[in-house]
Amino acid sequence: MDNWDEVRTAFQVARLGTVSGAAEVLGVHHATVIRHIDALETKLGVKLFQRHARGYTATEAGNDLLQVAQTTDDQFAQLSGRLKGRGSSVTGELVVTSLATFSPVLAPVLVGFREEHPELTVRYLTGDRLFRLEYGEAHVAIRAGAAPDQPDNVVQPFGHQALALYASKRYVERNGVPENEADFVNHSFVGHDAETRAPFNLWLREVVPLENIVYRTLDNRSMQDGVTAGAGIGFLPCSVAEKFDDLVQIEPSRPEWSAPLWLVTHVDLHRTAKVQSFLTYLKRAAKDWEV
Amino acid sequence: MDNWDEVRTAFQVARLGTVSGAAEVLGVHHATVIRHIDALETKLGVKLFQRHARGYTATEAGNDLLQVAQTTDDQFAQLSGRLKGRGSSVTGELVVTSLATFSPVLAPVLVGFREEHPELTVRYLTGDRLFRLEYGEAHVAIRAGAAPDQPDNVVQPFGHQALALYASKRYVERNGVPENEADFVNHSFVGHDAETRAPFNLWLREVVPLENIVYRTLDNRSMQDGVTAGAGIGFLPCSVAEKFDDLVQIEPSRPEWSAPLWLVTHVDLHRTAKVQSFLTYLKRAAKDWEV
DNA sequence: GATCCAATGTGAGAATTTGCACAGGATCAC
DNA sequence: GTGATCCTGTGCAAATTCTCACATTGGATC
Repeated sequence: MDNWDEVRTAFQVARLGTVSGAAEVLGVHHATVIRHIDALETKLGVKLFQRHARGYTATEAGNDLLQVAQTTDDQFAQLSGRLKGRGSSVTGELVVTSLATFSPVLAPVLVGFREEHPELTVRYLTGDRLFRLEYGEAHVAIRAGAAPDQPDNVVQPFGHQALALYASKRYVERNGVPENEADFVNHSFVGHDAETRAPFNLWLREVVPLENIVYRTLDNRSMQDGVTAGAGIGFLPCSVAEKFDDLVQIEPSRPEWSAPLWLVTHVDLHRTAKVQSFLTYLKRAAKDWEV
Repeated sequence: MDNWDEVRTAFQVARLGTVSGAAEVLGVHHATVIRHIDALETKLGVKLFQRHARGYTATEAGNDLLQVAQTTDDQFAQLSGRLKGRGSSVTGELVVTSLATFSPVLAPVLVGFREEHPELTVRYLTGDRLFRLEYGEAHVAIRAGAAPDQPDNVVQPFGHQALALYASKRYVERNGVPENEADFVNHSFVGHDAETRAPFNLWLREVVPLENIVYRTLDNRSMQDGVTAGAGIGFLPCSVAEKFDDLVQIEPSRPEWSAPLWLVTHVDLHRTAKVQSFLTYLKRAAKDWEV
């Protein structure tokens, strides 16, 4: 049974009772139908039909095939409907990935988008490793830093995330606020432990003596936790810091601190209504947290 | 969704994750697989797979198709097994048709055959009209009289059914037994009302005056009922008459009375194990009721 | 980091499939 | 019974599909 088209042909013949009728429904010549039936019967070693002048009537075997193929036909029709609809509707899953840093600002966006499309299930992936669009692990990725140049990816600039220096009120109460950059040597800082190429990190390493960076973490999220806990002065996205009453802005944001953001989708999914719809929504929402 | 082979191709790609693997399983060139996928995606307007260097990974839509096609594949495999088995095994239905006359002698044969093949369902069709093998109404037919010459039918001689003249004991007690053919004018007979070409009927019309045929029916079965009820002397198959203690044989069977019997099968079904098996069984059993 | 390997993708020829035209029956209606 | 119609079946030409060969591109491994 290695030729499903022949099964489909036999199905129509069994359903309609004539080769001509089946040929018309299938949109092929009736000679083709006859050949399909003959081939199928030969392969199976069973007569599916009895030939007579009025057409073909299914044998027991033919009726058995009719039953099975009927359900197959129904299921394929349903499948086709689902798939065609899926192309132009916003349903199913939407898988988004980004660095964990963006979780606080992205979560409201995702929630808002899902509310506009109740049939949608949102999966938001953050983790140690980079989730790869090429393997279909996500539909949309938000990446920071140098422009990704993966071949099959569609990359769009996504502005810059405004960053500023913050400290907790508790830290300020105990250590005051640095008057200028020269005063940084008298303060404690929270920074990356690894030598990342993030602009704000390069700036920090240049301006602040290494020994003043007293609290170092491997990821941005833990860095935020360090700042809010009062470990020292550190970089936070403004849009994140706004959510915490306990934080004091030490320095306002500067363009040179922020790394460019990129919106990345796989070329195969970029055109789909679901992804396009989300990208539009995302860009609109993102206007609020630009530099 | 008018090309089930493409669905099958997509199914294998979704299952195996690579075009090459699917091509090997399907026994076609990988270029063919790629074309099938492209065609299917174009027709559906949905990306089923994400292409990358390691192969194809199914999208949501592809996974949906995978689920549906998997069940289809399973069902087709089961169907194929059933159909192939049906060709060489004796299962399912066996549909036999004959004149109602043969019911008493055929019933034991059918029952015996079914006991040898418990998975078999026997349908025995007798009725006013002739059931037609061409339309698949029956697998095997037992016909009497002239050799059938339908084109697509396989006809085998099936001997002769021994016929003899019988009367009920009650009739004999009241009217005695005719001493010779000349004495027939003093007796009552049961015969066909219609002018059938059956040999025994022709003989009866010739030998017995029409007015002595006092009980006339349209079918053989009713004729038998007439004889057993004591309406007169009439023809019965010996094998049938033996089952009735109440009957007395007036004249022993003669070859010229019996019409030839024919075993008829449709050419499409003749070769099947089921039909062949039944024909063998039937011929063996029939040796008992020959002339 | 160079190399090997295993994938996908594409153009041209070959092979299979398909379509067409016509023949042959069988049934139905009148 | 006779014409009309509908169905199956088959030889031959056309068209589509498939195969083959080669290019290309990432990924893995040493």
